[in-house]
Amino acid sequence: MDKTRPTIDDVARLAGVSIKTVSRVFNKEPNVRPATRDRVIDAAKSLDYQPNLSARRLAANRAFVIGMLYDNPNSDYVTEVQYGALRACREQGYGLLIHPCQADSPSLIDEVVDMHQQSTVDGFVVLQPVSDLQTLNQTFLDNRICTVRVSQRPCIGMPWISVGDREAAEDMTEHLLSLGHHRIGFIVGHPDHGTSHDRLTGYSNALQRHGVDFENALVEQGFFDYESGYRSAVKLLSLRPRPTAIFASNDRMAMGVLTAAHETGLDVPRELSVAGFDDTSIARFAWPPLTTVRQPIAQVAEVATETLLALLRGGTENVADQRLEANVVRRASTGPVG
Amino acid sequence: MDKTRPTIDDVARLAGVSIKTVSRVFNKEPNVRPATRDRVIDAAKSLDYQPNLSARRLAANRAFVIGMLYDNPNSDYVTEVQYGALRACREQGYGLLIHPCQADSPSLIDEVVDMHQQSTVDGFVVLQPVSDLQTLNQTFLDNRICTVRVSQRPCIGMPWISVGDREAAEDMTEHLLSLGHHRIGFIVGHPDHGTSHDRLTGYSNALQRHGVDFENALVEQGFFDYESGYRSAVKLLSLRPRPTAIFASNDRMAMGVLTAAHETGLDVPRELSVAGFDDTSIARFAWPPLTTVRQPIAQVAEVATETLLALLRGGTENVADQRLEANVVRRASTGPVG
DNA sequence: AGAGCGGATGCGATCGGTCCCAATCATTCT
DNA sequence: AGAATGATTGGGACCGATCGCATCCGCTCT
Repeated sequence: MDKTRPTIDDVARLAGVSIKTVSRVFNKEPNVRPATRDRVIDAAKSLDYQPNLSARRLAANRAFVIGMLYDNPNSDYVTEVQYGALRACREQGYGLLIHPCQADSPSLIDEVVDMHQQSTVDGFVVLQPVSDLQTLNQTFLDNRICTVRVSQRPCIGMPWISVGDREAAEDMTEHLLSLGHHRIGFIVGHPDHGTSHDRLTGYSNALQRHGVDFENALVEQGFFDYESGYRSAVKLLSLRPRPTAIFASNDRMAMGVLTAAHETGLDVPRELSVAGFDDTSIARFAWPPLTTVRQPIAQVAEVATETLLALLRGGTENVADQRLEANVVRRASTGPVG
Repeated sequence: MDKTRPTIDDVARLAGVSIKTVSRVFNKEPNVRPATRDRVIDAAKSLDYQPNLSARRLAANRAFVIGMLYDNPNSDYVTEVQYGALRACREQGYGLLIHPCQADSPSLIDEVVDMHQQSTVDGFVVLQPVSDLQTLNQTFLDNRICTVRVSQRPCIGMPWISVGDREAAEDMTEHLLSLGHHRIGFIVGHPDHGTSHDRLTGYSNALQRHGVDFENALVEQGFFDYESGYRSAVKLLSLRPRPTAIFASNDRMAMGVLTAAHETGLDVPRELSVAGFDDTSIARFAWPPLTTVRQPIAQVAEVATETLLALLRGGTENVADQRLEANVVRRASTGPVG
């Protein structure tokens, strides 16, 4: 038996048309008579024909694969992003090549350019904080590499997708205020992440709107990790009067806050309310379960990927920046002032 | 300025050889005179030449990409596996295409076969529990798709990489026994996962070796999720006399146990020791931090990937099954009987 | 010196598509 | 009716490598 796969020639022969027409049908190009189209489709189906990807790649000089660039230690975030991107990719028959990296790696730029030159990928979806690297972004522009950024800050020349971090931080702060908290500690995220600043702004905006003074002593600098959350909480909890709530800029730091509270013998939420940001899996399984902010991560990735695919298709029309909303998820770690 | 990339022809011309020789050099084939080789390499370097992947793919009928197949809700596991696989891939210039899926999806087999037929991937690394699907494995064998399985059970005809789950479960049980625990509750993992059985065996082996009776009432069936861990713990904690320790087959269920303990007002570890399995990030941030088992996940993936690449290269020699060790990580959730 | 031999090298076909451009053909307009 | 128009379709070059096979060359052996 003949195990070789059918080629476009086989289909063309069977359908009684030229390979060019078959190609047209498979690429959904216009100007093919419906009857012809059907004949081709039938022929292809009866032969179980599938176009050879490698050949298409070579001829069309496209990879039909997009790269995803990130440097994120949070695996929940990463897998969710991958999931969303894959959803968009599969719909259009594209592949997803992941490229975790170190934002401060000197070889990053070369790697990225190589991937594109080698036609390993057609373009990139870039996640924070990599998406905020100036030189990298400039490289994309210089080399005309199609790129969509997920970030809080724009970069002229390429589309960006953002999340309403600031608004969500405002909402969370208002949630705490509405529970009667006035002295709300805040732990800032890593200074290199754009989001950190946005979340702090949200916190301070909400205070201001509700006529609560912003107090420097209540704001601690963290680095998005458990330890800095813990250390910051210890400092905040030593203040007198003690804050009745602490809002950490991410869940990991919030977990550090919980630990500090437990060690201090404080009951959460009776004596201290704790809020996080990101709604990672640790938030659900924390004790008590953590009130936090849920970002539409998968959706962000899906939108970003769709935007990139539209960009690759050349339709500069449908390529718009977008902003998605994040929402407060109320769980047991926040409660009324006791 | 001419922006087109140099091709193999350019290199051949500059080096004064045929393209075939250039090809030989780049594929590290033997029988090229060192002087010639150097000339080619110099020429390539001065032109900044890089072989066109698409062209290689088409001509060689290989994708230079491997697929990674998994259905795992645990993002820590997934990202670590990806990391390990990428390490192996990068070394050999291969790409990694991730393919999360649902183990019970009826279209899975078609998808996988298509990916291979389309030359989207050259082979697969398959993770648990997908690697335990009989029909899928048979499909790989029937279609001669190079595959390496990560699993606890062998499947003749393809290499497999396993982790010493049973031994680690034994070690953990012995750890608890050595702390003076005799009534140790055990929560079994999802019945469809091969690992579940191994971990249970490890538990029972350790008991037996230390002359402790295996008690059916102390063993609950779970499903690897938080809720089933919680429910099982509630049952176990209602036993009289109460078990002084509970060993859950994964961290998520152990988190459920912690919640149940907190709700019951039991102090961990003074009144109840709790142990998990997997060392996911939630284990570190739990309160108290969870004693668990750390598997060399990234290494497993790296070894599996290297094995697959060796298999693809045709060297059936270096392709051996391997077994790696997992270790107990002692944290604060386990302690001496109070 | 001629045969034998293995390493080094090149020719040309091939992989399976895409895409520019020309050819064909049915309609519609003047 | 003849020409113009636009939709359909096909011819054939081309993308940039790999690979089987033939060729060439320098040595050793007899």
